[in-house]
Amino acid sequence: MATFLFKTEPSEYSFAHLVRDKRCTWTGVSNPAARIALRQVKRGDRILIYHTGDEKAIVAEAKALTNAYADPAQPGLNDRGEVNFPVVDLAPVKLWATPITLAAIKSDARLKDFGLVKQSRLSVMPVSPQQEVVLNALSTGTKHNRIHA
DNA sequence: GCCAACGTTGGC
DNA sequence: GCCAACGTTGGC
Repeated sequence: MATFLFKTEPSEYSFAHLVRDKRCTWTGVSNPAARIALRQVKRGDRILIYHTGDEKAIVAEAKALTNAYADPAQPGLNDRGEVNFPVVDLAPVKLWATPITLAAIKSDARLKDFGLVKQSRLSVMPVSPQQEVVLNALSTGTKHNRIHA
C-alpha cells in the first residue's frame, strides 16, 4: 500500500465535504507531474488531505476506493498509452485531531525533499515510506504534546 | 523546436 | 495584493 498527498482548496472542496458526501471522485488534476502521481494510486492506498489557502496543513486522511482510472468525461490515452485524465474515488477515513502545518513540515529537515516543500504548486504527490514515518511522528507528536499541555 | 509572453497556483 | 515558480500557448 502506498501513500499520497492530495491538495485541495477547502472553500471549493474540503475534507468536510468528503465526509458529507461519503465518497467522491477526485477530478480536475491537470498538472503533468500531479497526473503522473495520480496514475499510480491503487485501491486501498492512504491519501493525506492537505488544505491550501488559509489553512496550509494536512488535516485528515482518506483512502482510495479505486485504482486510478480515466475520467469518463475525458476518456482516452495519451501518446504513451497512459490514461490521459486520471481520476480516483475516495472515501474519508478520519479528521486529524491536530493538523500538521506546512510550517512544521518545512521546518523539519527530514522533509526537505517532500513535494509539498519542493514544489508548492504540485497538487498530487507521492509520500515515500520515510516521509510517511516522519509525518506520522509529527502527527502523534503534536497530539502527545496536547495531552501533556 | 525555440522562446517570449501570458496564465495559474499557492505561499507570503 | 504580490510575486516566484512553474505550465502553456503561439509566432517564428
